[in-house]
Amino acid sequence: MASKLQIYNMAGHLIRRLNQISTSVFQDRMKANGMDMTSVQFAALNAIKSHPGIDQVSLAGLIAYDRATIGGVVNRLENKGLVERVVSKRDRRARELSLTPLGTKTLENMTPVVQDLQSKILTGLSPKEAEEFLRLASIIAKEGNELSRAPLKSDEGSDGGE
Amino acid sequence: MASKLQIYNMAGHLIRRLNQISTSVFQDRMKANGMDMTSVQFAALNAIKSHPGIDQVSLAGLIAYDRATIGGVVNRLENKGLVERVVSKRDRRARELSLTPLGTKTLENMTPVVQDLQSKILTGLSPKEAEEFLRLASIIAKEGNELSRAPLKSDEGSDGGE
DNA sequence: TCAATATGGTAGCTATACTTACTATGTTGA
DNA sequence: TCAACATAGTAAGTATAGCTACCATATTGA
Repeated sequence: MASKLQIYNMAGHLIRRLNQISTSVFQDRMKANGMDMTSVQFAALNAIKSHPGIDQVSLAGLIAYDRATIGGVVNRLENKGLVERVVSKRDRRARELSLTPLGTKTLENMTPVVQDLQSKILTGLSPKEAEEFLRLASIIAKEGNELSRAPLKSDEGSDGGE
Repeated sequence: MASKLQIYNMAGHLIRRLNQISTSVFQDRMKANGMDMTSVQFAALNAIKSHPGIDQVSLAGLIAYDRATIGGVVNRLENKGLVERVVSKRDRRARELSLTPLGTKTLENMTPVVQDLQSKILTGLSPKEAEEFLRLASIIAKEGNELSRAPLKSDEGSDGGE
């Protein structure tokens, strides 16, 4: 008899489960706080805030999304009145993105909730284990960056800490 | 000045990146071996193989998917001629799933490729670190199971080792 | 037995997440 | 300068991944 394939111990399966849990925790916390936003939308808002006037392709690179995916995300943010999109004067192909006052306010309201929920995702891990998990995950994310379809293009230096 | 929010160190972001990398590695390896299957389809095939005659809701529980999602997955597997779906005699609402000979063969061909690619996902980790990562991920997946929308419903005991 | 309830599956909706193909615009080099 | 190439964004298609609502069928209890 072929021995049963243990999917449950596979990296791929576990990572998918982690992502389901992470996404679910995010949704629950948002809803509990009366907010209707996805983690993707949060990431986009956050990146636009620290890079006002950024174009969509650069935004995609900053948060590691496909440019087609970002188009839809920005659409929804624009429809909610959180983001403004204007044709760039320097390059009429590009759209310069910026937060509206409502977008800024929304991001401010979300931020503490989002920060707080991170630890909830790592349920069951001790603080030391959580730290180690994040360390290992960071290594994988960094080393595997080019393996993904939408690699992260960090903006060295200019990433205006502020 | 508000200090810049470091998304890159957040559990949610890192887990999403890991999932992108994992999915991408899976696709690449499949393609490189001339196969056109997703990781979800693999998981489904695998579960059906070890549980012939299983219904869709139980299948969803076994691999932690929403039953609506599974419906689509099974559709595609059926269209490819890999899975057979027959109305159950005991419960005419249910569909009993089983692999076709082609499905069995396909799963057999995929399995070594899928097993081999797992280590590639954890690029950059030493064997010890990879082991530790999997241990921590397992804890999160287990402890966070009920936090996800589609909790895993393991079939204690009956999970026909073999 | 038959009304109330529960359950399997699908339908239709939203939102990623990606692909290829296409349009519009920029850039560059012969 | 103008053809060749490159790039920003969108469009349309596929595949998760979930939601609510609905239909068909089972089960249960008064």
